[in-house]
Amino acid sequence: MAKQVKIKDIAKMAGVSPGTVDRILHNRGNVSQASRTAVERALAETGYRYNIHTSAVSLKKSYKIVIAIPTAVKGEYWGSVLSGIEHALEEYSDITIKCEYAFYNQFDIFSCRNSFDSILDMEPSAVIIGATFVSETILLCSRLDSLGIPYAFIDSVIEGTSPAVTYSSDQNACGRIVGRLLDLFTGKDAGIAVFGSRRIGNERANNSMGRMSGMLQYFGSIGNGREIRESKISVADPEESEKDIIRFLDSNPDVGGIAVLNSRGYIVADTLASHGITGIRIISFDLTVNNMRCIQNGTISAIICQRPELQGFHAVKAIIRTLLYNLKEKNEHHIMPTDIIIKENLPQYREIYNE
Amino acid sequence: MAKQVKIKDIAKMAGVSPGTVDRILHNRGNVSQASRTAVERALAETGYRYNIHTSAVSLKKSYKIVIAIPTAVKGEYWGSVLSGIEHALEEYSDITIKCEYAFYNQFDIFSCRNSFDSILDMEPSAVIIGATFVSETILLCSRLDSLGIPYAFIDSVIEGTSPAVTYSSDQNACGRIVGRLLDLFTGKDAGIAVFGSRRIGNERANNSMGRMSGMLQYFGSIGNGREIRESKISVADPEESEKDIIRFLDSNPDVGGIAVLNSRGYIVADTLASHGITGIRIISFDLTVNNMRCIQNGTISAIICQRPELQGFHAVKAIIRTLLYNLKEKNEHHIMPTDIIIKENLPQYREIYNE
DNA sequence: TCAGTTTTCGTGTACGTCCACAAAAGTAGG
DNA sequence: CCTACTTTTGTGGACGTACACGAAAACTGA
Repeated sequence: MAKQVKIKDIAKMAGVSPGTVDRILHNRGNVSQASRTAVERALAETGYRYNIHTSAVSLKKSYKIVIAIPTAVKGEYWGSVLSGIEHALEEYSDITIKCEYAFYNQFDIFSCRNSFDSILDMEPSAVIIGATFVSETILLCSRLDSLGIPYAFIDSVIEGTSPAVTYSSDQNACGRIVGRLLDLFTGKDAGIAVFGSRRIGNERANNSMGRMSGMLQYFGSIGNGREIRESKISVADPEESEKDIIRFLDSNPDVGGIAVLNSRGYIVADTLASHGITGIRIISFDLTVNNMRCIQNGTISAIICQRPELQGFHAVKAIIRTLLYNLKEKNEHHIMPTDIIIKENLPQYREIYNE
Repeated sequence: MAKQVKIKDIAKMAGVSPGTVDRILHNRGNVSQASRTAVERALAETGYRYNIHTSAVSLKKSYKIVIAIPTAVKGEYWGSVLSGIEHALEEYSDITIKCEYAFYNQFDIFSCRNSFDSILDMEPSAVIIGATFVSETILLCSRLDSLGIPYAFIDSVIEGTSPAVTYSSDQNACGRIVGRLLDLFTGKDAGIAVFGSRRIGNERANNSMGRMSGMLQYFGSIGNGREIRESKISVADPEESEKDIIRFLDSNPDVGGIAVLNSRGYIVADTLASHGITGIRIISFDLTVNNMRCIQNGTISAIICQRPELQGFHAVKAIIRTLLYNLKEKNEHHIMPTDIIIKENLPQYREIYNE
């Protein structure tokens, strides 16, 4: 509880007026080098920090944050992200922050381009990006960079950009978690299957690949000679995927555990259930409504979840802090924890993730 | 982003002066019934809310929060709680909040009495209580109630009190989680052992009992005829506990999984390791340094953790909100999620829980 | 050196609330 | 109806920062 150092104090120490200190704090320019160094030393010595409250009181400017993420469906991944974003905005309801959305279809590159093109017209103070398409994102970021508009990444990292902050999760670790859990869940002689996405080229699939390598890495490292069999399931066509699954299991009868490296675990679970196949442990990703249902009825053993809610929440808070304090904290990268969810702790997480 | 309604607006609507509105908002009394009803209607109509910033700016009063919890050791349970508390206080560094601590020895009822007796002398604005001894806590709370001092519970609930807010976790669910995990981790024919605390009468032990009933409930519900064998381990005497453990396993050779319902899982793990016993899955509670070590080296399969950090964090934030907004949100009870931690997601959680 | 120009600096007001103090209204007793 | 007292109400200054505006200083070129 050190006593608050005020702008006046800094001004006195540096032998200038409060106005000059203010100019330096806000990079408003028109300050001589002499004053600047004097003030900056005083600032550093005292460890001055804005009083956020008085600052907010007199702040004239109102910020506009643009949220550029894939279309958010309640109960799905990006829906949770969005609910975290809205939650964070509520916390700052006492300062004027406008918020606009630039949703895009994560499976349609043209929709992404359209959406990203419109962002600059919105004149944002900051942008929060849930990236899917690499080169489109890089283009957007370089434009933002040249305008000095800070941006934050949620869920994924795009190389060749300089976000103020990134919130994502460690997909490789996710894969290793799945590996260990399946290893623990199944007998030594059971085979392990991995179902990935058929679709490639978008970010979710990249996530899926990171998970895959993590999982293979796990089974490689323990060296107990487990057979890992890969397969793809089609996202587009439910009937086709059902046939795929049954065909796969027919030709691999020893499989005791299945990892579904995207959020479609419920498709596999439902298929097994409808064919009366039991005794196979399934692990999948994301707390979607369908996956929750399967956790409830026991057809999915565990769900791996990466806190989309918190990612959105923290990204907004961080970007607002960047704006308020005029920070240049470049490329701060936060890895969200990976939650393991089973039937028994589902209710508690449900409260956090949804609503 | 509705336009801010100001005190002046309310005053105009109710036909009184801003001072009168302020008096009503802060229960400062000396207001006629007529003004009160007029103002309260205007308040309700507009849905007026403080502007927290300007409020904080002009607030003369400084709050003092007293933290009454068991002695916090860094890296242990209450140490994490404390670090969450300190973290929350940092977020409010712009308003003057003093903080005093009233630590007590959770195994010594006299130390608790001494500590609790000293709290009122500190003239707290609010108290945060980590309760261990029931009747002492009830006494403290009734005194606080009569003085109108709000208090929050962390970690446990004491019946017969009216806290402003409670942050705890669902011990029964924890027990069921342990049950399911051990069930998944071990073959059908393996026996399951439960190690509880020998010590009783304090809250941790109560937690331990809640976990026990949850675990038995799980195995009762699935009805696969698992043998559950209970034992106690002595906390006080390491050598004695080591002997206990070996003796127990000698007479129960079929045991394939052990649940340690307190934070002492590392004792069991170390004992097995030093006797060259492998193949037994151990699950324990709390991310202490010793337990983390055992997760790392593979002797403990999973740790159940109840976010002590977050409990402390949220309790402080909630109690400060109560003070700032003068709220009377009685008995709001938040259940923290229960995290399942294995070797692969340990690093991510470590970042959250410690530091 | 001096007028004109640009850069740098200081002053003063506004923000919405809290709260102290003074003013006004109400009450009771004579 | 007046005084003494209590209750109720209005007013104005303070909080620390942001920012506009105008003053002062520094620089420019002749």
